[in-house]
Amino acid sequence: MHQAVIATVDIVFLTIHNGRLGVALSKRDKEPFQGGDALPGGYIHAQEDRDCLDAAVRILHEKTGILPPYLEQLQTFAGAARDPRGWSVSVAYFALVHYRVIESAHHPDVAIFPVDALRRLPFDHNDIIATAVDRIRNKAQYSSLPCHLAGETFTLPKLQKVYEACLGEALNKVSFRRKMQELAVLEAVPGQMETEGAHRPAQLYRLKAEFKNGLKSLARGL
Amino acid sequence: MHQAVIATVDIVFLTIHNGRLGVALSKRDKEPFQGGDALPGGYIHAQEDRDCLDAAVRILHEKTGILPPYLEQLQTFAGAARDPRGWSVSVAYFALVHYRVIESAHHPDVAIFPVDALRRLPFDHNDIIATAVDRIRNKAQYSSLPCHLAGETFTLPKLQKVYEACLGEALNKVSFRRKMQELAVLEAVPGQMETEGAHRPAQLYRLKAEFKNGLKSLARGL
DNA sequence: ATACTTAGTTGCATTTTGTAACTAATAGGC
DNA sequence: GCCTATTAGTTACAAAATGCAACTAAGTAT
Repeated sequence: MHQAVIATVDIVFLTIHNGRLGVALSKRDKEPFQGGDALPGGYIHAQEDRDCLDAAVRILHEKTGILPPYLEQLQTFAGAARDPRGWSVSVAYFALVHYRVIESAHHPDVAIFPVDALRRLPFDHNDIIATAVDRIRNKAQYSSLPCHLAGETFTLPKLQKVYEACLGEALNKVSFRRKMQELAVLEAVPGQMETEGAHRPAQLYRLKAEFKNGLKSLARGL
Repeated sequence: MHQAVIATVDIVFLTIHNGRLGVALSKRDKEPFQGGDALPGGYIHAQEDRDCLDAAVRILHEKTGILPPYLEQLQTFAGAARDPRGWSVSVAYFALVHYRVIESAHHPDVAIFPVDALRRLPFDHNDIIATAVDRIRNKAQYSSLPCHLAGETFTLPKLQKVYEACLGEALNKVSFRRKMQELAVLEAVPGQMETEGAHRPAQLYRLKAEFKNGLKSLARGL
């Protein structure tokens, strides 16, 4: 088949670190750019299904040891200029996870970098990351997407800080809570409060199960 | 290279026909599904660049004779079930054009079908079209995307009907005009009015040049 | 001239959004 | 125990955006 091409998956693995949106990069174990920080990526196997979700889950797990709670297709990048080995096509995904999940995996070759101060990365990875950041910033304006960055349970003030980190601007407390109310994706964890410091404790919330799109369904076969 | 895969492009070519959102399908000239109506599609050539835009422009031109005024990447579909020949990956695009452009190309193998009453199509083309329709319906709520369905010049009442066809619901005249005003993507064609019937003529508008994303830049090399 | 039809605007009621000021609940210092 | 500091969560109200009905405008047909 002369039309066959090299197809890869690259994953923009986003998290909130030190109050800023960050991307988890892994050290490349092969040439080109061996040893450089880059997006976790790999070849698509022709038996993997559900678009390239299966490949994305497998590759992210291989490179970081993490089964992502949230994974969504971003965009497909193709061209001759993106890889020194020649023309290639890459289906990019983005994953969202709470910082603690990356931390507790303590994979030696994975590190987090703030997305707004990235140095020049291999291939077209700066472009891919910029596209992912645009997407999440845009969706943060009207959707519950950033909730996946806040962990299993969280308080509303914590969640607001996550949204603020995504959007890069301060939000009004009342407006934010009204918006969350109307999105109707959260449920209070019964009785559970978070007490942290010398002040009124806050109610813990979690995503309702039907909005989780989680690890269980994504990770089948691993 | 055992990782090489078959990669294609499929294009959801949308237009407004008889006041409804329609998709232009072309008769397949090869097996499988020879003679059936399907999305215009074809193999990606490994020298084509700008993601798969070049391939999308070439393929749409081959199958319909049209250089699309507007083309945007939709999503990538992959899996074993979508093609009887086995696993494949397809980068889907959607194109928007005014009905007259398709009509005046009078390509014998191209026909327009309303998107909300499609019969079962080959491959996963029903899924791809549904995804495109979702995307345009969503973008019609806040963006100028449907303007590309309205032709070179159009009146505001005509444009409103295009938006209504996309969204599938009637819109308020004043609100619609306010929204268009604030999007600030239109300019009046100086002096030009459309007189059509026994009533007050309407002002003609067009997209400002910077929002066209047009044929000139897309069609290089054809 | 008058009636009819669609284009486009104006004024106002309704709804949504943003803000400040309030109350609530905790820990810690004295 | 009681006051203070601090953050959580609510309330009341002002400001802005949206939706609607009624208006004026400009043409053709009779």
